[in-house]
Amino acid sequence: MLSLSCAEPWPEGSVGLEEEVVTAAAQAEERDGVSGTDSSSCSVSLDDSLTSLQWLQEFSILGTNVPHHAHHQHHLFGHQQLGSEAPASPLAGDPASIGMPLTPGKPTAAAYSRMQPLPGIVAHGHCPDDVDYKTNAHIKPPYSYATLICMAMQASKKSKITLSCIYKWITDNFCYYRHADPTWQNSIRHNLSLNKCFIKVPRQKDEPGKGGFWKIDPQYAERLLSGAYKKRRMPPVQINPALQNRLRMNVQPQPRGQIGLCVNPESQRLLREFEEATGADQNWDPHLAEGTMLGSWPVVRGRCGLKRKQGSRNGAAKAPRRSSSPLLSMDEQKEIGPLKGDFDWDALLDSALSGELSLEGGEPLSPIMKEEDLTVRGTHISPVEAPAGSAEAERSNNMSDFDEETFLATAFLENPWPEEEEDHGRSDFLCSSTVNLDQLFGLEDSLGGDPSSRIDTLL
DNA sequence: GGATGTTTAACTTAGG
DNA sequence: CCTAAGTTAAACATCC
Repeated sequence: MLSLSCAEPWPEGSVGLEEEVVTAAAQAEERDGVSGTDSSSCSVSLDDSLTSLQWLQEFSILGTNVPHHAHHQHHLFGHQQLGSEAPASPLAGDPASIGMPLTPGKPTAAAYSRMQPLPGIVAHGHCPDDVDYKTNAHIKPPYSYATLICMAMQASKKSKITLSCIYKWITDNFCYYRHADPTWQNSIRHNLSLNKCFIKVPRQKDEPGKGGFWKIDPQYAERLLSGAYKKRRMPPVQINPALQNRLRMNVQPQPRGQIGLCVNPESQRLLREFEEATGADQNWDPHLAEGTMLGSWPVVRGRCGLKRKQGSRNGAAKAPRRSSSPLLSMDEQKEIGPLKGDFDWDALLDSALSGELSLEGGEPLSPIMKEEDLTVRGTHISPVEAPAGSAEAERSNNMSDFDEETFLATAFLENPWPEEEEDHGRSDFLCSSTVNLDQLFGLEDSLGGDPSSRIDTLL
């Protein structure tokens, strides 16, 4: 039996599919020859390694605390970008690109969240509220690669997304990765391949372009909801080595016998501000910091301070490979043009957290789902698809407490985004979807109240 | 040749 | 201490 904590908000969110999304997705399903029930997903074994969508839970947890801007009323994927006023590229305002790094942790418009982090999250160090990752190139976003991939997939509003689009979205929305060693892309690929939550959708022969597409395996949404609630760690804050190195360029020759760094005043100031902002100074007291916004930040450490046995793994010793961001061919750049620009993840999350919760409406998706009787927008959710004893099979046999939520989430992930012409319809990439992150993000704080009691109301 | 994709391995961290 | 999850690196294959 699962018990919901305040940091496990999925079920509420999962009920929040907007009708528009459902219908659009239903139409898309008809067009989309590829479904989550293809052979690759069917044959996958539901083992525990890298299969569960626990990371999606993390996603949802973070979603409640990700920095966000003012409470604009807009749909998730970007009514705000329908306009042409979108910046040409986030790079334009990228301070790191012009050698003037933002103060790490410096509060931005996104920083002063009106939401208080959930206590449990604070305790676990999930509170990136003070950082605008879109412009802060120094602090590694506290999202796992799988989460980032999922974000990109979500943001794309497509049911499938190319690797280059994932790269693009990440670099566009997380400044850190624009300047980070491009090996993170290797990690992305590694994640896509290894993480069974992601399904590769081969490109059709008549489809131009490189590589295939990727989508989320809906089976693992099931998995997520049927028992994969475990606490997850958050990575420590990591400073962009590339930018660190840039700072080191300013380090003055060290006089003999002098201990410590001698950096130019600007760098000193930046470092000092950063330490203040992150609590990453030697006097940082976790006990004192606990419960505060700053204290909720992970301490800077780890890769920066710990030795690794593999010598070349030392970021400081390793020559920084500046990402030249040659991520996309010209065609791809054009193809996903709207993807770049001012996609505002903060706003996206804000939207998920604001009043757009279809849960408010009371009955979002469930009636439809029930009507279809295990047929999700034309795709029958068959227990056969899941190995005996799997969560899927279990769901069929014994109605768990999360049956509905599970099913809804599965339904969503079955075809989370309206499938548009993948190769031709990207002009509206990220621009017109009303897909709601409710399915992925927790909404406790915006809904308030006791989660368990709300669950009861859902059942 | 570069991008993409797969696989293996080593490693860190957090939780049980 | 063990395990799971996640990260990073690297080797290799395939495809355009």
